[in-house]
Amino acid sequence: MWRVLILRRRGRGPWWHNRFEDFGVRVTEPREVVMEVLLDTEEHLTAADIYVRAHELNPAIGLTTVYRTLDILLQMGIVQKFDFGEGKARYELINNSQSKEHHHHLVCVQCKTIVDYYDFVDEELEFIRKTQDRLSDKYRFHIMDHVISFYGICEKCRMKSQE
Amino acid sequence: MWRVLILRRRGRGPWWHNRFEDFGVRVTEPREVVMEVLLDTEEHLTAADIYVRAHELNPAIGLTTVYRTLDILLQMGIVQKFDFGEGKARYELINNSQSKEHHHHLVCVQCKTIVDYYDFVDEELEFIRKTQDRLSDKYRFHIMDHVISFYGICEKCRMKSQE
DNA sequence: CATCTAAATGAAAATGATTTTCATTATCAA
DNA sequence: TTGATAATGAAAATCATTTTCATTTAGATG
Ligand SMILES: [Mn+2]
Ligand SMILES: [Mn+2]
Ligand SMILES: [Zn+2]
Ligand SMILES: [Zn+2]
Repeated sequence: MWRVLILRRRGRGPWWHNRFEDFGVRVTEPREVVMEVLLDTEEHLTAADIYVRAHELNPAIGLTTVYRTLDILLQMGIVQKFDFGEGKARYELINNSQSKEHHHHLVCVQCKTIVDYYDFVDEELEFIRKTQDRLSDKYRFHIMDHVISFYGICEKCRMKSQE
Repeated sequence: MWRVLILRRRGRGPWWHNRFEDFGVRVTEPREVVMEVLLDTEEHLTAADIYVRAHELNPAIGLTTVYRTLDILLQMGIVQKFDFGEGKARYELINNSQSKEHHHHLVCVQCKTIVDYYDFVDEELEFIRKTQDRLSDKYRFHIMDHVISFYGICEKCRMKSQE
């Protein structure tokens, strides 16, 4: 009898079901849909973007629930929230089992295109580690995260503006 | 007669008066006050913060004008706008004649304290230069700026939470 | 399966930052 | 001094996000 239960609760379903359970929240339809949207994209979506796509999959979903779900995912460390200075936040999955590891961004200030880059060179990793140590020590901060973004103009926009 | 005028327009007055003139906007009382507030602080103020302080110096000033002035200063490259994920922007002067050169930030996620750090080590400058070159080349971006921020918990907050 | 309780939901209202509108005022070249 | 134009402030509008609250759902229990 309890064997069936255990199978259901631990074995079956996508990896993140367990994360929800461990975090003490339920796996519900709206939450599944939000995860589905996030898993299905490479983009950096706003809450409204996610709402629109979730809505297509299940029109019952409300924007409020999207916000609430994103907040939970954030607390669980499943998504990362970014602020590129547009007045609204953008979200993307953090390393789920495959793909999407920690990375940095390249932002076009004109068309707002956002490029992920993962291909750190040794020097970059070294830089981050050293700087972090140095700052932790000097300013007595317990550093947990960092954001590195480069801002510029993408090729497409450069072409357009000089035509 | 015209000598007096020329003295007034180029010689006298703070450095940024010329910047305004070159940019084709007037130097007005509200704008002077906003600059005064910015010059007088080491903090990273929100528009509302600036409004409150400006208001003390001259109660006639409106919040709208603070926003408008900040926008002009931004376009002129006199202030830098930051988004630390609080849902509101913060502003600070960029290298005016003295002090405040390009720097990076250390943010306490708990109490929102923001520490500037300028003391880059050679490796850090080297890192930025190299990374920028590499990314410009690979992704064909014309990179103009970057933001590097570390997030963590400051000592004060660490003490508090473990008491 | 039926029942119960806490968790989750969606709609609508509230909030808060920023922007827009518009009628009035200040600036400055002529 | 005057006239054209830029700048201003108050109020309204906008837009992202949060809160409130009445209703629905999940899932444990019997
Ligand atoms: Mn990304
Ligand atoms: Mn700073
Ligand atoms: Zn672009
Ligand atoms: Zn702190």
